[in-house]
Amino acid sequence: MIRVLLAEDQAMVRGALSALLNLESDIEVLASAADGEAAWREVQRLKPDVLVTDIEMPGLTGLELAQRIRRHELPVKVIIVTTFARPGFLRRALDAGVGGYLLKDAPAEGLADALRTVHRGGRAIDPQLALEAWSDADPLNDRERQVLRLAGEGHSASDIGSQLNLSHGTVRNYLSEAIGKLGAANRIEAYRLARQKGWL
Amino acid sequence: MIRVLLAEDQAMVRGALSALLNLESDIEVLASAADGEAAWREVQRLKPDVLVTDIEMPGLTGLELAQRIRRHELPVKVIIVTTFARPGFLRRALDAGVGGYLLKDAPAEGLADALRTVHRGGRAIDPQLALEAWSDADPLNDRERQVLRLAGEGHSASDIGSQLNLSHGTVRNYLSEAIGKLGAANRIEAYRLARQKGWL
DNA sequence: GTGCGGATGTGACAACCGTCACCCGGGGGT
DNA sequence: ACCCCCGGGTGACGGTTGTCACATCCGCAC
Repeated sequence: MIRVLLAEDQAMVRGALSALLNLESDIEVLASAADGEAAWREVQRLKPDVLVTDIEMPGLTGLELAQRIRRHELPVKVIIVTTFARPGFLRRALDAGVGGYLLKDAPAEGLADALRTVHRGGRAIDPQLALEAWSDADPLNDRERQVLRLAGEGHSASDIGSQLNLSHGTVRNYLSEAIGKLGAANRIEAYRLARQKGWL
Repeated sequence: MIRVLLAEDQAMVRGALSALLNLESDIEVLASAADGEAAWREVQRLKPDVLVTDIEMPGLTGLELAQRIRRHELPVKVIIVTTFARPGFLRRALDAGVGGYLLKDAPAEGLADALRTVHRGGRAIDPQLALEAWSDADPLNDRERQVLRLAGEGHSASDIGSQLNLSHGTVRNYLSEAIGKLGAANRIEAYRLARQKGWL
């Protein structure tokens, strides 16, 4: 019997996934959590064999959750199930030692199989995504990322400067760098590109 | 027995919802479709009692699907199940005569109940969303919407002008209007605001 | 200490953006 | 015929953005 904890913020999807997994005779969904912090508490309390988690959740993301489990050396395998086919996310997930990374686009039947594979100590990584993951790396450094994120939210250069204790000129330099590295025409396009790759 | 067709682009969620609904003894999921066009074909072929559909799907959106069903006067009730708590979406859905509008944030148990309610001819609208829906209306006109959408994708004023056969000056006038109406500081913020309200 | 590299600033320039006042032409009302 | 509104355009203004060359400072290797 594989003991599973489910973390997913959208209640309807959470309930549906739980129903799906409970159809399997060798899988038991112990509990489910609606956000990262709750999931962390349940992980410690229930010590499940496998945690199935979304990435985007309020509070603590699935990636941070995986990192935390690794840091505490808990014997809990992690499977990420997410909408986002962003190479950067997969990379970070692998760095955090997750056992599986599946897309919500993938067929539902695969989830139970992936769960069994990971429980046995194997890995279940979405194949087409695995290819892209090592193709192009994030060219941005920390400053460029911060600045680009704020710019994408509609802040002006001076605005960003005061938030980060930088001069507005420096902010524009970083933005210019980022735009150049991404081959974009302006900050808006750069933001969209970076976001789509999972780099922000 | 309520005969249901399910339309949802994310395979895993589709499978999970299907499993969830099939647990109910009075509900039968006839088939499921991965995009709007496929859903439309299945609606015609199977004549389900109720169509449960997402909004954001490749090809044809759930809203367009609902409109099409209404236009053809098919005896198929529609329930929208979506991530997006955007008042504008609910408004359009109601205009298209849908029977239900639920958020994926809502508890999964509610789905079957909503299905029964709608099948009986009732309505199942997410309550807190229903309030917001009539609160503030979209202040943008068509031109402003088009222009703002393109601007949000990173196009410059002249760029947009040539796409819409307008002068770049006029484009800037429209953008200025839109920014003003939305109380934003620049096009980026205006885009984000409009998008978040479901107005674009 | 010298030298190098990274992080941050500065100043200048051209292009672009946001705003405003105003112009034009074509429908509708009346 | 008259007026007025509406979609679209113009031109000018000041501010912002994107780019680049150059300056400064600090830490670290040698």
